[in-house]
Amino acid sequence: MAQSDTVDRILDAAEELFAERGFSETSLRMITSKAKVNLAAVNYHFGSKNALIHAVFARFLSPFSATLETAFDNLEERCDGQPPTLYQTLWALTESAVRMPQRNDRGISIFMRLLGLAYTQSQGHLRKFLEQEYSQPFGRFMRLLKEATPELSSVDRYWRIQFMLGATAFTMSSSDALRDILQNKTGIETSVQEIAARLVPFLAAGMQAPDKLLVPPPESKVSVA
Amino acid sequence: MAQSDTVDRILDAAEELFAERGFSETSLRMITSKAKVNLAAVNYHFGSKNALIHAVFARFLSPFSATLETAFDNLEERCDGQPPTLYQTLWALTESAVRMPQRNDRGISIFMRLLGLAYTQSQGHLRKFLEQEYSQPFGRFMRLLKEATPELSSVDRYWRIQFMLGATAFTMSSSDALRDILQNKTGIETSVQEIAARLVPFLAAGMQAPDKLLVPPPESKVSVA
DNA sequence: CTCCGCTTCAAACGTATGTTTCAAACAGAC
DNA sequence: GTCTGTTTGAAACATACGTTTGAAGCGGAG
Repeated sequence: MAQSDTVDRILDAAEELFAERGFSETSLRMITSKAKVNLAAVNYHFGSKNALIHAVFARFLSPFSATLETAFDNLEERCDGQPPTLYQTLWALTESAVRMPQRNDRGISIFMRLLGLAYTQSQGHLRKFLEQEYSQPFGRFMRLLKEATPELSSVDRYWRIQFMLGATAFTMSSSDALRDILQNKTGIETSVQEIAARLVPFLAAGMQAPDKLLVPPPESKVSVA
Repeated sequence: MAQSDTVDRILDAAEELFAERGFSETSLRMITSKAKVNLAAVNYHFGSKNALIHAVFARFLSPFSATLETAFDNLEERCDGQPPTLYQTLWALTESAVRMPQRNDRGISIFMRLLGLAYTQSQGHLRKFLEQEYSQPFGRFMRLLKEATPELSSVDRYWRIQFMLGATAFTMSSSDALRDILQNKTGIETSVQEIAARLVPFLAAGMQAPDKLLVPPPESKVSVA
């Protein structure tokens, strides 16, 4: 075992446990016993628990970041000059996420769940790490969104982007649980790809909704469609 | 201090700390030192940390639950017989949340943030507690949503409700931070009411979006409006 | 005043955590 | 085979946690 697969075994176990239990709720002892390595191995190879968390994210986020950049490249090339539509931009993002080569079949779920946790759990060190490592693709995505929705004021766009992020992060961070609930209620199996296929139209429609109301709807029933 | 305000001081401190740091990341010692009470007071008055978490939720969820029920009562009465529209239903919910009497000006943010955390952090005991204590208003809201969107399949509706919950919980849970960012960038002040006024059209539009796509959009640019 | 139930307090308990230590095991170069 | 740098191993470390203990303090009733 040349460059010692200990590192990978730790990353695999950590990834899985973090995804299903969160960061604070996952101890190094859980990780090392699942990975069947010695407890001290984590601190030897990574330095600290926080550094391990960063390594887990870097392992899947770096390839994803690269995939995303080329997806955006292709998209902009196909549109030569014209800015891509909102729908195309959102789709390029989800496609890149869904098409990522996975280590196993739960790969995408874990990927999504970790992203959701990163956004949700207010681990300061993690947010800082992600911001300074992956600001470029994020900034590019924001620029594409802006060009795809020129009709929105920047304030409207700002809030609606937050709404999109929220819907996505939240859904994906509990996608496993939500799929299980649906499975129990209706017997229907759902893939992450299908969730994404449902999410994109929802986001695009919300993003392009008519202007915000400044007053509550009147007493009488009003149609909104 | 008749019935000892210790209980309330603990609840106030716990509420605030839970909202800004999460449950596992908030220790009883942080809470008791912020509340300026003895460490043992928590276990004396509440029994355990988990019971304290439940009490924090019960304190704001029970009045909210009542407010919401009457809001739904009024709405259904006004519509006599006809099911309320999606827009009206969503508005009744946000109105109830926004109009709740608050202990202080950050009340709504804390309220939303806690709901978001409850949804996100996989604290099994909390989910169980909320389900068996507040299933009625939740179920009623779901029923109203169902009647307001008869054109949706139940599976579509299920997922879109999750998307709505995500956008709402996420945005509201970080509404403080998001408002500050916008304030710094543009100098614009934003009230929670305004955020809600922007959120409702977004949600309604997403909820009523055209069907999910089962295939990626074609190479050529497609319009989505 | 004395008593009694309720509340507070300082201290300790047992357990779990992240991290460190240092000796043993190992692998490849000479 | 021997040496050398790297990796593993069992054990301990210091710290933080939730919880428990038992004594002290308190306020109203008799």
